[in-house]
This record gives sequence, C-alpha cells and structure tokens, in this order.
Amino acid sequence: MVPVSHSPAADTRRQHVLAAARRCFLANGFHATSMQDILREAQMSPGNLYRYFPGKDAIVLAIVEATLAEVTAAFEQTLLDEPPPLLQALTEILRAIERLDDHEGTPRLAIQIWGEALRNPAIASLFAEAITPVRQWFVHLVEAQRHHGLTSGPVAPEHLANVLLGAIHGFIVQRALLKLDAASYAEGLRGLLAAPASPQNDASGTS
Amino acid sequence: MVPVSHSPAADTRRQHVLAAARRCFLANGFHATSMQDILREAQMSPGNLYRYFPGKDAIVLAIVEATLAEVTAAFEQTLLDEPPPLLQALTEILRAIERLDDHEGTPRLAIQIWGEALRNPAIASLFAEAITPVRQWFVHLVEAQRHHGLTSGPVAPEHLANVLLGAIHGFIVQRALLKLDAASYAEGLRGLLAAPASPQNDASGTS
DNA sequence: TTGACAAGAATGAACGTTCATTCCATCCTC
DNA sequence: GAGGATGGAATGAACGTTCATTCTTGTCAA
Repeated sequence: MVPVSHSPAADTRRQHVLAAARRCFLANGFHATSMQDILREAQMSPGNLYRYFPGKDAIVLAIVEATLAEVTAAFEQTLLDEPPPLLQALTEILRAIERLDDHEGTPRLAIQIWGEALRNPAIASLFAEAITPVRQWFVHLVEAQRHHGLTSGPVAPEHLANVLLGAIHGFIVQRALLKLDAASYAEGLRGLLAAPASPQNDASGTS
Repeated sequence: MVPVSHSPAADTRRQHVLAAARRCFLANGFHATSMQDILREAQMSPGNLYRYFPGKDAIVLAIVEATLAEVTAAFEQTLLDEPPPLLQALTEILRAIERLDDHEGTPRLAIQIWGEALRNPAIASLFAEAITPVRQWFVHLVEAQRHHGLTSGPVAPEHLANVLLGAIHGFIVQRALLKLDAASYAEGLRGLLAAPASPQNDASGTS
C-alpha cells in the first residue's frame, strides 16, 4: 500500500475526491455507492485515488465529519453573537437549512448520517460530539429568551432546548422528504411560541 | 424462477423471513445487510428463501411497509378516539415511541427508511402516503385544542401541526442517537405549549 | 400394513457480476 | 533521469440469485 501523501497539492486532490464522493453519497447513500461510482464521478483511476485515501471507510468518515461541521457552522453563524430573540434565531436556522438543502444537500446527507450512526459507533460518537455545542447554544438561547419575557415556568431550559432542537431535526426530515418550506415551518413555530393564554395580545402581530 | 406460493403455511414462512430480515436491517441497515446475513438469521438455505420472496428488494419493501404501518398504528392508537388535550396526546405518542424503540426498534428502522426514501422513489411514496393521515390527525388535534383554550392566533393549524409532527420526528432522532427519554422531552413540550406570549416573538429577522 | 408414487419443501454448490483493493507499467515534471 | 503522479488491468472475496437434486410428507392401491 502506498502511504498517503501530505503535500498541499495532495490536499487539493483529496478535496476533489471528497466533492465527488459527496455527490455520490447524496444520490445513493453510503453503502449503495461503490468505489467505482466515486472513481467515475471524480474521473480518477483506482490506483490514483488510493494514493489519497486508504479506503472507502476513510472517505465516508471524512464526508461525515465535513457534513457535521457544515451543519454546526450553520447553527453557529446564527447563534454566535448576542443571541437574537428565540423565534428569529429559529427562523434563521430554518432558512439556513433550506438554503443548504437546495444548494449543497447537506441536510439530506445529515439524514444518512443518522442512519449510519445507528450501526457505526464511530459515527455515532462524531454525531454526539457535534451536537453537544449546538444543544448548549439552544440552552443559552432559551435562557436569554427568558430574560426577554418568555417564562417557561418551572420547566428547565435544557428540556425546552431539546424540543426546539428536535423541531429543527423534524424540519430537516420534512424538508427532505415532503418538500416543506422554511417559511411555513417558521409560521408554525411562531404559532407555538406565541401561543397566547388569552386572546388579548394580538398587538404583537406580524409584518 | 419459482412462483411464490400463497398457502397459509407459506405466509407463516414469509413472516419468519421478515422477522429475521428485520433484525438484520435493524443491526446493519438495508444495504449493509447481505442476503447471507438474512439467510443465516432465518436459518434457511438460499433456494428455500427464494421460494417465498422474489429478491432482496421485495424483502426491503415488505419491511418498510410493515414499519410504516407500525408507526402509523402507534399514532392511531393515541389519536383515534375523541382527541385528548394536545400535550397529553403528544406525551402518549412519545411514550409509545419510547416503548417501540426499546422493544421492537421500530423508530430506528424509521430513520433508516428516511435515508432510503431519499434515493428510492417507491419508498419515498410509501412514506408520503403513510404520513398523510398522521398529519391530518395532528391538524384535528390542534383544532380541537383551540376549542379547549389554546388559540394560536392567526397561525393556521396546518402549520402548527407540521411543527408538532416535526418535534416527534426530532424525538425519534434524539431518542435513537442520544438516548433521550420520553419524559424529559414531554417536559420540554409542556414548557413550550404553556409558554405565555411574548412581544419579542416576532419573526421579522432577515438573513 | 406396506410399498409406489406425487408434490411441496428444502438443500447447497455453482453462476455471473460487482465489490474494494492492489500492482505495476507508463507518464509528466523538475 | 529520478521520483512523484497517474492509468488501468488484475485480484480475490463477496454479492444476489439460480438450479439440479434430495428430503419430507401424504395418498392410496394391494
């Protein structure tokens, strides 16, 4: 076996392979994609590709890591600064996911990762590690919102954060499989978060 | 090819195969499970199994149909009669999912189905068909809740229903991959549904 | 009760294909 | 002309599937 090269040019080459593999995985999933599919998509010979990756598993793992990082980045971008109002933050996340789904397909890849994590402990760990900071951001978001007026009563912010994160996961599923759009999902979230206890406050209406 | 038999004994035999296949798919996914895996699990010879199923695809399809039916049934059982209060209904669904996850593994199979639906139009159709009545039940649930005091303002029940369904999907993911329990998720839902209105909950943010 | 016979059930070796991977001759570039 | 980069044939294992054959069971005439 030829040891994997580490030059800067080799990195470019690796990225080329990963881009091709990503397209294949997106179209056919991890296991239904063959090396030959990737080779064809990357327009490479097998001997050449194996100079840059030790095997298929390494490619899958690299794609998983990159995808998780992409999704995390999408959250990070929205939540990094001073936390915005809860609904606004969620809406922006939904929009970011919709954009990713349309242009890069990342959320669909995420669904495949969930499935793979069920049988591959290494990927399950990666997923768990990737989601931990996101969860924490959601907790902060909820806590900040509490200061802005939302009081969730005796319910711990962690529990609320899990449900909100779950709602995002649910949007990924419904976006990918049922073509749901971010705007209507955000509308539903608005209804949930703004659910008035009494009908007196429709002064907080929308644009 | 030997035509598939239709006697009652054959049906028993088919169920035996499906039970074995289900265990394999649960452990390794659809594509990483080989026919030999299923044959070993079912303790059958290949020639014998092919008397009952025309091929692997047929087995996968049968498992998908059965799994979707199982999940739908779990919802149906909770929502069939007079709709209970929203939070109570959702809590019961979460509990049902947790039970299925512990004993049958159905929700984990559902995640695999999502991934497969991304690349197999036939399975995507099955999923869409299966979820349509569930969605409708959620709409009814929201509408009934409105009569019980929750008024979601100008937000259409359909949008709320999508988010609630999404929250359930999100629980399936977090249950399967992060061992989240139904009780704490229900607690989060309670906090969400009971949250009093806040003037900050206005989605006017832009990207 | 027995033996001949039919038919469904089950077997497992074998098939052609495709899989991931390796090996090596050849090409380019410095 | 040396050495990294590349192409492509070749490898053996594993894949889904098939098929000739054997086993099992039930029937019925003698």
